[in-house]
Amino acid sequence: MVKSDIGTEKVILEAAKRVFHERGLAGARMQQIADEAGINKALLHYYFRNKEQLFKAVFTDAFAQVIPQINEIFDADQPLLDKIRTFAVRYTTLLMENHYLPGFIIQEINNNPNFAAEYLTPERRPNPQKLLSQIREEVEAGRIRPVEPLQLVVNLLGLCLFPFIAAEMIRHVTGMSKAQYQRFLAERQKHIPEFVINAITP
Amino acid sequence: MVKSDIGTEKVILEAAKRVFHERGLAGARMQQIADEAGINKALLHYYFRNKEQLFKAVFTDAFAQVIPQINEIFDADQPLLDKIRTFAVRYTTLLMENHYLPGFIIQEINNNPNFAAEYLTPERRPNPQKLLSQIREEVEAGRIRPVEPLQLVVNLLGLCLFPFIAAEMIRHVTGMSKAQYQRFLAERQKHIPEFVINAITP
DNA sequence: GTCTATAGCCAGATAGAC
DNA sequence: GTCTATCTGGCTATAGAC
Repeated sequence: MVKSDIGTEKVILEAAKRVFHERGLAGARMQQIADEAGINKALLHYYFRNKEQLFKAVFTDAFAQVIPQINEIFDADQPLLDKIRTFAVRYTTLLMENHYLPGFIIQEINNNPNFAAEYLTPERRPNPQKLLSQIREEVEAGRIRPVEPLQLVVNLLGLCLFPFIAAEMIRHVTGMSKAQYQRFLAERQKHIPEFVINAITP
Repeated sequence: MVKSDIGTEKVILEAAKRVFHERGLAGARMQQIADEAGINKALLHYYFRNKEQLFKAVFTDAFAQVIPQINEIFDADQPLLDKIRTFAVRYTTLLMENHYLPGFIIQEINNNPNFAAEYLTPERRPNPQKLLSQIREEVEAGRIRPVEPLQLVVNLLGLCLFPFIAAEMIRHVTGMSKAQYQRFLAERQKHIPEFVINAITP
């Protein structure tokens, strides 16, 4: 440990995140990661043995950014309708700051389905159990319309995530600029809860 | 044209679709496509010059499967609420028969944003104009709740597409089998229109 | 810890026989 | 039209100097 740089590892990881998020595992090039990090390829291997390990670090990080936050809201001690509002606002905000994450995660799991089991360990995985039973209770009490709880949760997730996953597509079809699209996404923070709550309120 | 096989080209294209849909452009291997087609690599190049051309054929085909169908419903002469029902049913059915398509298209556009402009030519692109103005009219007439038309269209698309794009993820988290997931998707054909119509009906 | 140079492999593409 | 054999380039990974 002559120069013992904690900095270099961090710089590499950040560069790797950018490249992997943009191009995926198969499309990423170690050379590009080195270039973005301002170092040379050999150092990548010095810090992270090989491409697979480097990817592993990036992919694990991706889940760490997202899953605890989701579960925190899922498990919060909050009435259902408030929780829906909180979820839309906080999750959208999180994604606006990490807009590549949803597409990246979904792409890698689709290309390599066993990644789901490898990375979504029992401790670290989205756990909607509490939210699901909360929905069930509200339905049974007649406070919201009868609805299959899982369908509702998938709806909420889809409404939040889809505009990030399909961003380039939607932007192209509508002709929105990046700035306009940002505004569109921000407006969804109010729109989504209103939409969902209208849908389930008797 | 000694044996003039229209069959071989078709066989190659079908094999290429399977492999590209599953692994994406960067992850696909010409060798695997040849294997799946039951022929050898050289023949791939005989029919489709190179990997890029073969991909182009597959990607173009992907849009051709989906876009005309969407536009047909978007442009149909049908009251808004009926159109929403039709869309959820027909689009979900279409995707159940081509469940790799949404993830494939979105992945390639995200990895290579200029593909959007290259493949979504003015003639062949989703065109929600008529649906958007239909929504605007219903809002202005007070027959549905005030809602930003584009938000509603994105909601409808997201509700239909998300469970296909994130299928592996959702299946893993919920522990559903493929058969169970099929049933879940089928149920959404009734669930989605009910959900959306409840959300916008005063 | 960081670099240059290079080994080794793999995948896309071509040559040429049948 | 289809095959086998081979070339070529690019990319991951390592050796070794500083």
